[in-house]
Amino acid sequence: MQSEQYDRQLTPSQKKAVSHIEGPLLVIAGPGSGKTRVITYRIAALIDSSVLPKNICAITFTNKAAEQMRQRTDALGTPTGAHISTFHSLCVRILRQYAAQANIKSNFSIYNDSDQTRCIKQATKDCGIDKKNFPPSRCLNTISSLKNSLIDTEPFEAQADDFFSKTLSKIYNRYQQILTENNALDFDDLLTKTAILLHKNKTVCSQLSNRFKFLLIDEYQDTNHAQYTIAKELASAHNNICATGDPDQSIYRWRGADIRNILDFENDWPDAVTIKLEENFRSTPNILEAADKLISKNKNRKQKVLIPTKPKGHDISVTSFDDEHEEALGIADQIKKLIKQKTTLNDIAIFYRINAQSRSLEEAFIKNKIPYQIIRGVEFYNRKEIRDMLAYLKVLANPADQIALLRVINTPARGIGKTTITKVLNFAASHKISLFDGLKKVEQISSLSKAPKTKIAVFVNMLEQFKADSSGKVGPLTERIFIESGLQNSFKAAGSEGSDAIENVNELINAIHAYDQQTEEPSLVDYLQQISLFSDTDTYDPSGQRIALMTLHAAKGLEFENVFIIGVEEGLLPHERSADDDDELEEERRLLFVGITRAKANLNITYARYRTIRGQFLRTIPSQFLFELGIDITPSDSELPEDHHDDGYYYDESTSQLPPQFKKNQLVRHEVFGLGRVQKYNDMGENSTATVKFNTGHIKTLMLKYTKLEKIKNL
DNA sequence: AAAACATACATTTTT
DNA sequence: TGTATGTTTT
Repeated sequence: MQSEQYDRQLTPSQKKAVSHIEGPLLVIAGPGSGKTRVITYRIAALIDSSVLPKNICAITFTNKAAEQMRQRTDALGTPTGAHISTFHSLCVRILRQYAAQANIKSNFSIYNDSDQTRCIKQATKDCGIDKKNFPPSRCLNTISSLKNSLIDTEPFEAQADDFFSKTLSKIYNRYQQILTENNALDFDDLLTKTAILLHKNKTVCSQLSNRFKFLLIDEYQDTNHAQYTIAKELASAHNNICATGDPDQSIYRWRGADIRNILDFENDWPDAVTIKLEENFRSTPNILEAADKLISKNKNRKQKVLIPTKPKGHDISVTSFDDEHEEALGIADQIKKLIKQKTTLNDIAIFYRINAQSRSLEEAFIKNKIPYQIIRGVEFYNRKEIRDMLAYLKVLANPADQIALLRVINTPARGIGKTTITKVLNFAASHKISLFDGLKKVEQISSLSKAPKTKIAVFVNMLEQFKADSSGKVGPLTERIFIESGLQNSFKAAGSEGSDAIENVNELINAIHAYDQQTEEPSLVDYLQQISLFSDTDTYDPSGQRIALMTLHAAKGLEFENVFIIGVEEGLLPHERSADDDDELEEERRLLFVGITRAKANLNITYARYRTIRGQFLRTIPSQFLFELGIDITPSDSELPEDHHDDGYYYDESTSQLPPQFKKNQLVRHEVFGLGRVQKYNDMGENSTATVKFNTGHIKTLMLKYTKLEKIKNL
């Protein structure tokens, strides 16, 4: 690429960011400011100034973003060879290369959520702890945040001084032990082990930071402490770190993302140059004005402006509906109108807070014959048949992977039942060998009769044969397993129910063939480690003529002409779990901000007055964010509820004045829920709400004009 | 050992 | 509400 070429295509500040080659650089860039463009051109500019591509490492937030960046740098005429990937993929690569130094085996399995849950349940059980007091999800969350803060088992054990921490420490220890026994790492381990390796092993650290002389990190606002450490270590030798991000778009706090990483960049790298990109090339001024109004309500924030460059467009629209079905049908109607106006379907996206909200949309779209695609986390890889197939591959790649082995040992049914497995497990435990080795020594297990022994021998023999065929390309092996394991036949026998499964496995096989062709040195271990980091979000096809449905989180980094954001109601957006924490509430606000700023031309916000939540038809409360956006949500008389008094809400016609105000901790009484304390009061004029924790344990957000809350004096 | 049934349980967002 | 696990039946 010639420098004149990007001269014409970049604004002055973008150009400045591109041409600042050496030393630490922070690019604070608002939405739609051409941030990705800057990184892409920067890679090209580095290569222009004769930096070798292999010395460049760019880190993106998703695989999808990495893929796009590769394509774009290629399009600029850049030779391929720059390492562009997510943090997790980079870590897999590093850990495999330096497995010995990291004290692991390079053929490790990567455990996902459900694998983790199994391990944590086992760990809790092994420690003799009641899972009712220490629920798996809670333990996993805590352990995850420990790992993200780089707190290993020993230091945690040392600092644990209360009952909860001490018990959790036991579980944490055993959990890590189980992972080691299975030769497995969880998602957090990938980051943690890499961070610790880089931090402790100066040889490895200097080798890698010499390999990656230029480090570029996108979406820096969403890095957690482990990722931060990795970045810092990798850049330690040369200081050539370029981070880009937008604190207002930080939406992954729950995953350990620490917004301070970006806010403190200038402290961490004292000679850092900071460039702000505040011009927005994506949205109309109308949309940006709304976005700014909303985000300004965040207190913990550096002031930033969004400068529109587009001409004035349509105002944002807010529509209310009776319930989620009406909402979906209403949107379908609007979309049909858009289609009549020659809008193409891939110019339309619908965002929601939680995946469950997609259901009513699907129904409405099927009814109206509108083509759509749902962008969801890991749908495909969560299918039973896919997980079964992958489990076979995992066992071959990593025989120590007991979870995978237990999954396939009797799938399809081959007469190796629970009692048999328990006997082998006991044998393996008493001889301190893995389950797989136990199966191999089945002849020595005296408690087993002849029939199960033979069945196990046949199974082991089958795996050994697969194993002999497991080097090089993965596709042929997968096909062989599908047939010879008996899985295909079991699906055929299941009739119409199994035909979907066969189709899905065929899709998997196709994907594996594609992997074989695209990869220089395809290998089973490599394929499995890559696939573990892949999600369906990465398969979104923007060229398809379909409407995109996704969560607000998945919308990050994308843009559409027409955006619908649905279910903007208290409890949903902001989500109820953020009600009692101001930081979390601010994150919810940022989430909506991200959604709003995806829209290029038309933004439609909707909410429903009633919504079915967990099977219950409940009156909703319009989101406080609507109020903050300056949107009048006063319902007209015809919209007021008449026959739904299900949740204790009612409308008192006599209260034409403003509802009473409350202070935090005010003791109150509610007709239905009884006594409670106000946790939070939201002054929204007529639409003010109070979040109350009742003695029943329920936490409710109540709209004060509908709900009679009696103030009780403290005794 | 598999299927049928019952009951508990959680239920945000994802690499 | 739906999933996921546990229990009973065949």
